Amino acid sequence: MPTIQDVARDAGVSTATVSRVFSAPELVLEPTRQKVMESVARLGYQPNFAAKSLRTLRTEKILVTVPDISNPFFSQVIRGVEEAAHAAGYSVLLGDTRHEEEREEQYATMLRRKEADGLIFLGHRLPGALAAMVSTMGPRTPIVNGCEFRPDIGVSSAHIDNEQAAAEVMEHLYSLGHTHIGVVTGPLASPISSDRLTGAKAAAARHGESEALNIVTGDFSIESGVRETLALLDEEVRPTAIFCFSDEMAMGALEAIRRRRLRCPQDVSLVGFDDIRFAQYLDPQLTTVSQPMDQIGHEVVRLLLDILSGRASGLQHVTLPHKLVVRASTGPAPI
Amino acid sequence: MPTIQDVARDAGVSTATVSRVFSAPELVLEPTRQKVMESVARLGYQPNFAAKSLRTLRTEKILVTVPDISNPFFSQVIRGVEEAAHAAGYSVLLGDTRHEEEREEQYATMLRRKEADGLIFLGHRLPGALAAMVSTMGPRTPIVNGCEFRPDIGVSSAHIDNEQAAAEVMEHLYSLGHTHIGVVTGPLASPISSDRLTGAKAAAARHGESEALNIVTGDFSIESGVRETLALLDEEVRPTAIFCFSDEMAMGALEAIRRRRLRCPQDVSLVGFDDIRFAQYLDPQLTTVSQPMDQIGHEVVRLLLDILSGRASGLQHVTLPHKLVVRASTGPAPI
DNA sequence: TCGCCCGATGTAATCGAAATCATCGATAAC
DNA sequence: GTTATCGATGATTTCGATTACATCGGGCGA
Repeated sequence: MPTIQDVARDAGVSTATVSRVFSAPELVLEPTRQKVMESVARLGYQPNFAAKSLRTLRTEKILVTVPDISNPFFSQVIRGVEEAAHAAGYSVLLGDTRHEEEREEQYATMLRRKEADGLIFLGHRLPGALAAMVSTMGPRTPIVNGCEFRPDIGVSSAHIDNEQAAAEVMEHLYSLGHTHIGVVTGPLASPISSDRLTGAKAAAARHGESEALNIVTGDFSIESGVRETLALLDEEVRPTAIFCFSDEMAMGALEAIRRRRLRCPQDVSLVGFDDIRFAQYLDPQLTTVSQPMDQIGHEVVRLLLDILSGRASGLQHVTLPHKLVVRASTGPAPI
Repeated sequence: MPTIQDVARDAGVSTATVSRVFSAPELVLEPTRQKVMESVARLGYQPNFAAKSLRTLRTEKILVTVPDISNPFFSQVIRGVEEAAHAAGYSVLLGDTRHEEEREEQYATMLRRKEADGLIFLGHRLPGALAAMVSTMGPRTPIVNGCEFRPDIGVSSAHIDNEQAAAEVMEHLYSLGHTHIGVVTGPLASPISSDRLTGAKAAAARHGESEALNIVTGDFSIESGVRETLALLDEEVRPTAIFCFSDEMAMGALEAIRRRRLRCPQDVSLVGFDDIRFAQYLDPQLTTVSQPMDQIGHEVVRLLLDILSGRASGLQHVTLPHKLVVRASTGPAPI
């Protein structure tokens, strides 16, 4: 692999000139530029990335950690992140943390080693290895949180209003005449679940149905959707509607409903969350809350780039619009 | 951020010793090591990655390009890749090429710039920017192809026997008495589709049903599954079974079948391909070909690491086991 | 005409860690 | 007792590009 020295020698110029041809072509005379470009082409020169990075202290890489890449919701967000990053000349370092704190920490140290210019984390924990960084650098720490919103950890974020969205779901169900509603949450350690639960409870309270709210806890997996929904359906007073905090769990819920030989929505209405691509192809088509995954991806990248370029002034918590998409899985409560 | 110099000064040793503490601790006396580690902890030192990389010419990164990260099949393979890479101390640089050749080329140059030690590409094209690399370095080129198999491009690969798998699907359908079978392929430019088509045609020929095979071309998307299946169902002689080359297209096919007020499998049997996590939660549960996505991911990483470590001797084309999973979406042909 | 400035290019320091080579004291071999 | 050897550590070069600073010739204003 030829170096900048080889090119300089071949073109009969200094390395500085070669470097300028790439980073500031307007400073170099056209004939000189031509000569250099010819040598570059002839030798097949490509600037060595590590050398450049060492000198500039920049990597043009964004580290993105995600609890589970095989989750369609996250992979869609990642797609948006990749798209926005690529458009800005950055590439994406992917870390699948499998919900494990240890892996989150491991990836966090990559930031400290300057293997990436910034971190976007889609989980709900700020790795301990970075807490110090945040407290010394403040809002200029190149870390952004996506999907989740925690006002206390001191990093900017982009997310929807989970509390409001969950409330809307409940309102929808109440408007259909449902009173006994089952809720399958995700792990309550994450705001994404606890906020939604707060919203759901608030709506129930408004309707005086707090007692009729049956809350069980899943883990966002299809299997937990099956399991927890079966539990709900086997209660003494069977809920007439079930609200799952993810579409995957709702898929599991559909399976559970079938297993109990019930019909959706005639016997049990069902609502998911996320509006993953598959939601509208389920049978029945799933009523769910649409999250702007692509946009969340774009937004977290924008937030991060603002910080990296010094444009950012303070913390920003961007709330993106969600939308309740009513499809065929919800209907009037049975009499 | 403290450098190795700072640590050396703080610990009262040379930078060489500090470096050795990390890369060859057995060469350094225990008390010295202790002293250094204390300074490291006190200063919060982390070796700068770019500097290390420049000196060693290694990045400990694997670049993975994928046609579409939001496709559950690919995201599952990526998960396997990430897992294996992480276990071997490598991290994953993700490139979503969106099936676009230009993006594939862009990511390819990252390899030439030494932004990654190796490339795993899950598409079917070897980027032109790397062809020269392959022809000069031969089987020691750090590039591996996953999911697809092209004997001509000169890189190792891991994949299933697509031809055989497709033949098995057809045999299954013929054994159920189906004769008129519709096939929804993917883009035929990729071996993943053409090989399957070859297998399907061969099986049809064996059964003397070549004429009764109705082949349409999709693009692996749900929407194309809907569209192409509608076309098949509207043919004069309606096929009694449909074989889609991906589970996503099969999801679309289910939708198409519902739209035409037909029942699956009573009126039309349906087979998908991949066995993504959702296949068994569709209604009816989908008969499909199970691909070992995790294993493919692990295997391509292994192949790449073998090359990077010099262990690899020649090209390897690893065929991993697939399995026809018969579920509820296939049944006897209607009379 | 003299000196200043500017545009184009070259020289050389620099980024931070790894690795080669040098050093030094102590031990072992002869 | 002298020297080869070895283990632990230090001094210095090196990786390849960027960039601050130096240089040099020519144009232009006073």
